[in-house]
Amino acid sequence: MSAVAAPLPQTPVSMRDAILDAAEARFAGAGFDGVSVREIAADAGLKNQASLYHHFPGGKQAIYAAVLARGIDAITELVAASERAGSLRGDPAAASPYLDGVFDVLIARPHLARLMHRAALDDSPYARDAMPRMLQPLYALGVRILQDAGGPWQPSELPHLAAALYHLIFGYFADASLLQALLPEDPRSAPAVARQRLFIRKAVALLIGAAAPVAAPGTMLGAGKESHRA
Amino acid sequence: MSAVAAPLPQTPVSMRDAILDAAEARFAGAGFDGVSVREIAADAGLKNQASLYHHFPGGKQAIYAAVLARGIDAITELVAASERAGSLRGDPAAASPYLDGVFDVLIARPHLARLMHRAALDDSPYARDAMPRMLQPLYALGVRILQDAGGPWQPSELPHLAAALYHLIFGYFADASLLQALLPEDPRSAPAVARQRLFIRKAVALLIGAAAPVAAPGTMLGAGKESHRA
DNA sequence: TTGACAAACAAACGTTTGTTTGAGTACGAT
DNA sequence: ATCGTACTCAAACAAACGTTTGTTTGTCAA
Repeated sequence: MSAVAAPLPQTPVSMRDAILDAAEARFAGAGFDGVSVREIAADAGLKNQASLYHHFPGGKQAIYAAVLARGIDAITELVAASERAGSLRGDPAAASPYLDGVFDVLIARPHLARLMHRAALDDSPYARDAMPRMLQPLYALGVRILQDAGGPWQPSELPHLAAALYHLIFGYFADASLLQALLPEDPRSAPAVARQRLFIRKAVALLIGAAAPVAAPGTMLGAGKESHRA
Repeated sequence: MSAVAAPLPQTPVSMRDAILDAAEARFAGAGFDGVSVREIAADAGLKNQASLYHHFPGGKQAIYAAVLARGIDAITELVAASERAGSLRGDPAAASPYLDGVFDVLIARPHLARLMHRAALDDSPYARDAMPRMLQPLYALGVRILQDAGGPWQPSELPHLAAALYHLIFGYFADASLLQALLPEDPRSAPAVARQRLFIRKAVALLIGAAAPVAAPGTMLGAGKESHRA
């Protein structure tokens, strides 16, 4: 689909990437304090944790910072690319490029949503000042896009709307392993993800004020997999 | 407002409650692995961490379990009380009692949202099987309420809607300390909370189909329930 | 006073943590 | 061959971790 959302290479090209991949999975699953550098080293294929300090002299915190920056940049550049393509310019019904792009990247990199959700909850001295700095461009971008969309919201409500959309889209993937135990179906399975994609489209259309999404012929809402009948 | 949402007593009546209060604040702020039993003991007024094991022989994990159960039960009983009062019975526009009740309890206990958000992300062997067990009643309750409300959603979409509403309502308070650095205003201040309360009311009204403020009269989305395949 | 019990204390347990040191290996350039 | 660089490794470090042990204090009943 979208060539922008490039998944991680199955085989990391460098040891630095292998370390970042291993750290991303571990940090997303257990958080900064729940991961030991020995685990990261072992997952990356190193037999000794001391080798990590050659690639990241800053130690564990530097690895964490690099993982976070890489993940947030991926999302930010994706949204920025959709905006440069001219999506959602005064037309609230055309939010699909943004949603599909984010969806694709969250599916391709299954640890990203949980990693960012965790980092948002963190209040360590480092995350407290690094997270806002890394998220500022993405946040400003989102508010500007919602501003141009022209929904039924006042300017003072746009920050609330931006935060709500973030929680709406990322929350499903971040809490997938918990939802798996609550729902009758694995939320990461193909049909569940497809259903969530349609759900988000409808929910976002309702929220940002797409007056009649199904009125326009060929739009995404009416023609889903739900029309499948035996 | 709602007398149901009773805040924690300012002065804990027992040492056990003092430990739980201290642990709730610490666990919400730094997570299970980011908190030491020495910190909890000190915050609870104990000069020695060994005293914790007298009140909680199960150690750190038992304290964590008790904190989680207390928090989840508070939310569950609140929603159950609203349901017994007969709110939202076939009338999607009457969701305010639920929203205001949850809002009041999340304001009165500022660590609850972050604590639950963190626990949802956890995948330790304990949380992996305890969280679903503790959340099952609340989840079933939420889905049943949404079912009775009769919104524009199909039954297969109700789990997605329930999860979305949870993320929508709890996410704002859970990420408050991050939003504080991104927004021009403290999200926990009185005007910001009031604005968020109105925002959530409007958003929920849009999502569960309360009179469809901008939608054309004809139930564009809700038409596809049974009569769709006529 | 005596016995009993809950509660808080000090000290130490063994383990794991992040990090550092120094020696060793592979390899292209000189 | 020899140097220099990039990289990995084993071993060890101090600090912090959760937990246990043994003792002391306070309190109520007999």
